Amino acid sequence: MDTKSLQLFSHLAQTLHFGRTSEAFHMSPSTLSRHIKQIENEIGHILFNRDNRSVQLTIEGERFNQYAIECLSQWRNFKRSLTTSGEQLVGEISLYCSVTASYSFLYDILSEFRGLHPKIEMKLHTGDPAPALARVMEGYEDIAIAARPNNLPSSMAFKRIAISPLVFIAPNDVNAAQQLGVSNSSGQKIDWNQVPMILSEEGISRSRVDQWFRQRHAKPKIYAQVSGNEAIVSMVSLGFGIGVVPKIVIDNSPLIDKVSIMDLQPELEAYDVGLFTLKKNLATPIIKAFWQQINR
Amino acid sequence: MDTKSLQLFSHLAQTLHFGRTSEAFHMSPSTLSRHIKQIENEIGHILFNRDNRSVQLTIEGERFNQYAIECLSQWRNFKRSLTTSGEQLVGEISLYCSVTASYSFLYDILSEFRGLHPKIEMKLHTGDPAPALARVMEGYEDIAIAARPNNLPSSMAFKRIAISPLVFIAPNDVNAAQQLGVSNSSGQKIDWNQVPMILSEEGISRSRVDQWFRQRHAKPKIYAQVSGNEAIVSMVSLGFGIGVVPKIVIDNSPLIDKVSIMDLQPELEAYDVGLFTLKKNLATPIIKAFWQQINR
DNA sequence: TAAATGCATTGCAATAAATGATATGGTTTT
DNA sequence: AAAACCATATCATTTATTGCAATGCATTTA
Repeated sequence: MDTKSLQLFSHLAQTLHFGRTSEAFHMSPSTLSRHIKQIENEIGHILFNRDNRSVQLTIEGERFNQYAIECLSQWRNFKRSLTTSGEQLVGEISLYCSVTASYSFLYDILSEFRGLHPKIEMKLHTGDPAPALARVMEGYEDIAIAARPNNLPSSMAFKRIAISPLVFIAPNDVNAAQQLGVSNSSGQKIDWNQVPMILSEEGISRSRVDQWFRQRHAKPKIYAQVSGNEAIVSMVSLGFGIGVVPKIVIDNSPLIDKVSIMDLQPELEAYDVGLFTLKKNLATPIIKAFWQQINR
Repeated sequence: MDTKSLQLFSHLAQTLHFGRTSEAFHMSPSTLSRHIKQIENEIGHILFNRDNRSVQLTIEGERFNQYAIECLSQWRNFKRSLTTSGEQLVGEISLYCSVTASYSFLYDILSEFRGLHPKIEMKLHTGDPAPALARVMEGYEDIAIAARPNNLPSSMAFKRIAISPLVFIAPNDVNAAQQLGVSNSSGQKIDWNQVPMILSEEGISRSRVDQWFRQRHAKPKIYAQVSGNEAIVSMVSLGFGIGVVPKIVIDNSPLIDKVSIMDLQPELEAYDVGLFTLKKNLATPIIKAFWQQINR
C-alpha cells in the first residue's frame, strides 16, 4: 500500500467516477481501474460495487476510506513536522508559468506546498511560455513551468510533470476549414504553402514547427505570429488559420469544441512539461524545499 | 511512500546493517540501498548517516522511525479489523514445506497470519520437498511451499515467494575434492562419469540434474540417493561426493563453510519457490485468507 | 607496512511492472 | 433504434526494478 494509491482511492470515493478521478491525477481511466483493483486484491475485499453504470462504496470501502483519510493526514503531518521542527522557512519564491500550466498543474503543486510552508510567499507570473527559460536563467524568476527544449543548458535543473503532444489544430466549422484548404472530407492533399498558419513568435513549439516544414520542403504561409497559446486557439477557432499548440492547452481551453486536432504524419515531437530552475538555486533551502515537494 | 519501504526502513533502523536487513527481506544489499535512498529523496532528509563502516540514524531518521512504526501498526490494525469485523475465521490449515523453507520463509508468513487470524490453527509438516505437490493434489495438505515444476497441473494455483538457483556443491576440503576428481586448482576437465554424485531420490532438482547429464551425454555415477536437501549437504560436506541443492539451502545451512558452490556451465534452471494449493481450495474462506495474506 | 576483509554504493544489462491507446461488453439516454 | 457513456480487458511500448560485478573507503590481519 502506498500513499499514491490511497490518494487515488480517496478521490474516487468522493467522485464515484473513474473518468473524473483519473483526469484529476493526469492518468488514464484504465490505469486508475487497475490501481483500484490492486488495492482490492491486497486487502482482500471489494471496495466499490460497480456495474457498468454506477460506482458505489461497499461497507469495507467505507472503512478503508476512513483509514485512507487518516493515513494521508498523518503522512502530511509528518512531512510538515520535519520542516517546522527546525525553523519555519520564510521567504518568497517567484514562479513563472503559462496560463495553461496554471490551469492544469498549479493548483495541485501549490496547495500542497502551501500546507507545508505557509510562510513562503509565492509570486506567480503567468504569460507566454516561450521566454520562460530565459527568465529563469537571467534571474528574473526562481522557477518556471515550461516545456523542455531539446538541448538543456547544463546549468539548468529539470523535473518532469507531464508529457503533452504538440498538435495541429483546425477550426471545427466545416466551411471555415474548407476555406483554409484543409477540409478533411474531400480527402485531397493539403498544400502547406497555401494554408495560413498561426504560430508562436518564438519558443519550442515554433522551432519544432519550422523544423517540420523544412522536412516537408515547404514554407509556411504565416498569417499571424502570436504570443501565448491561448491566443492561438482563439484565432484558430475563429477561422483565421491553422495553429500549433500543446494538446494540454486544448484540453483546458473553453474553446475545446470550436477546434479539432488534425491527424498528421509525422507527428511533432511531444512537449516535455516540467519545472525548471538553476541548479545553483537548489542550494537555497526554500527552492530546494519546493523542488523536493514535487513528486517526480 | 509504501508499506514495503516502511518495513525495510524500520528493520534497517534496528539492525543498522544493510547486509542483514537485505537478507531478511530476501533482496540484495544494493536494492535495499536504493530503496533507502529513494525514501530519503522523497522526504527530503538524510535518514542514516553512513560512512562506509557504520550506519546510524539521524535526528530525522529517529522521527521517521516513530512514524513508520506507528503507520505499520495502523495498517496491520486496519487489515485485522476487516477480518474480525465479520465473524472471526476459525478452523485449521495444513501446510507442508521443506526444512529449508521453514527456516527462511515460514516465520515471516506465519507471524503475520497469526496476528490476523489467531483462531486458525496451523498444522505444519516439514519434510522432503519432492512429494510436496503430490500431497496437496491428493488432499493430504491444504498448502505446500515448494519449487514450481516446469509444467504445473492446471488445477494448481501457484504464488511465488522467491527464486533460488539450483547449484552443484563440492566439499570445501581440498583433499576431499581432489579425491572426487573435481579439484579446481589443477584446472583439468571433470569426468562426470566418474564423479560420485549425491542426489535427491525424486523431485524437481533430480529431474533437472538428470536432464543436465543427458545434455552432456554423460551418465552420473550415483553414490547415494537421499531424501531431503539437508542430508545432501551433510554428505557432501563429509566428502562422499558432489551434490545438487537449491542455493537457499546452502545459505541457511550450518555447514555453509564446509561446502562450496561449483561454477559450472550451463547452469541448472533456477528454483521458483512459492506456495501451492488447489485452485478449488481458494474458494474456502480460510485458505483464501491465507493466500491473500502473502504479498505477491 | 602490505595485504586482506568487510560494507555500502554505483554502473550496467536483464527482467519485471506500469502505462495509454484501443477495443469490448454492458447500460442509459436521445 | 442509434448514439453516448463508462468501467474494464488487451496489447505494445515505455519505464522502473533488480541482481551481479566492480568500486571506493575503512578497518583488521599477516
